[in-house]
Amino acid sequence: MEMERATRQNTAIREAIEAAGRPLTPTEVLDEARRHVAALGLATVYRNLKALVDAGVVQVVTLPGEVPRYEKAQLHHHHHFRCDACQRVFDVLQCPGDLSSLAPPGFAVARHEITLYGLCSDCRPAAKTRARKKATAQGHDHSH
Amino acid sequence: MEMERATRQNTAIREAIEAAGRPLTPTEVLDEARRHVAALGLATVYRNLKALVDAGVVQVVTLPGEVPRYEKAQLHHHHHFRCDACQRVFDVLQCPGDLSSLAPPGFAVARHEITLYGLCSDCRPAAKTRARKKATAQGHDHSH
DNA sequence: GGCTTAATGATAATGCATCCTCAATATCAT
DNA sequence: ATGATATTGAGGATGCATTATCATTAAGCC
Repeated sequence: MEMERATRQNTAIREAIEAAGRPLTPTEVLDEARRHVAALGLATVYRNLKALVDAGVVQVVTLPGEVPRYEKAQLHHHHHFRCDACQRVFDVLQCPGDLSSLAPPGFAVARHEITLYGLCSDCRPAAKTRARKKATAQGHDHSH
Repeated sequence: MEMERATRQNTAIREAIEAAGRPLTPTEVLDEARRHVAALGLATVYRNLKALVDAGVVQVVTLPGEVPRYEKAQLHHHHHFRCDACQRVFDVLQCPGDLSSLAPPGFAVARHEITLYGLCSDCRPAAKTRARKKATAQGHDHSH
């Protein structure tokens, strides 16, 4: 169950995640990895994602009301930003630090999750010649 | 579609949410409301939750990887705390304020969500005579 | 107290993400 | 190259939350 053979799809999936530099949904992983292995199937993506998580190479990122995303395992504590326009999720390196004081008295805070929402740098310059760029970001990419 | 008749189940559901003082899952709402209307059905809970949200009386709270919860509509911006032991979610009145600075340069932050995790005041005093209290919180309540 | 009809409750049906099945394929030690 | 077997791919099967169906019940106006 731990992927003991190196396959083309195996590497395509791992590299898609590592190259993205941001958390990807299973479908996004599929789209990216298919650039290298066109016939890749979704089941294979799920199988490998699970194996990669078990192996500690990849970690899960869960945002409110969304499907789990996967990103290269990070050491450092960090948060995420979700673009309201292109729906992509990006890493946020900084963290406000200890938030224990926010909790009601008597509550013990062990950890926290912060999600920022807004427009990413690609989508912020509202309508420009970027209409195409946004479509690209959503998975209609035709480049190689 | 907007609940034009006042029914027993209607009020039982609304009062369950208002009395809770914290976000409840549809199932939690069902359990609570059944204290007043024993034969209440889950479908009725969903129907009324939708109507209450449309009416602006109740608002949805979505935490990472969890089913939507419902709480009395709040005016003020606030966050949530989820107990790792009893799984209940509580309101967190305070907020660290503007988190725009955390985002990568070029990103526009419009809003943010913070979720705290840990032990609530009921569950914090580890094993005590509270084993029963925790079970109660999870929906095995037999009281009236 | 009747009547009209919205609301309920039990259950079946949906929608969706994820997982399983199994024949076909590809990896890699030999 | 060959064989033993891990992996894949397509599509079906699952699990679960939410919604639709429809006969039955009950608001609330007369």
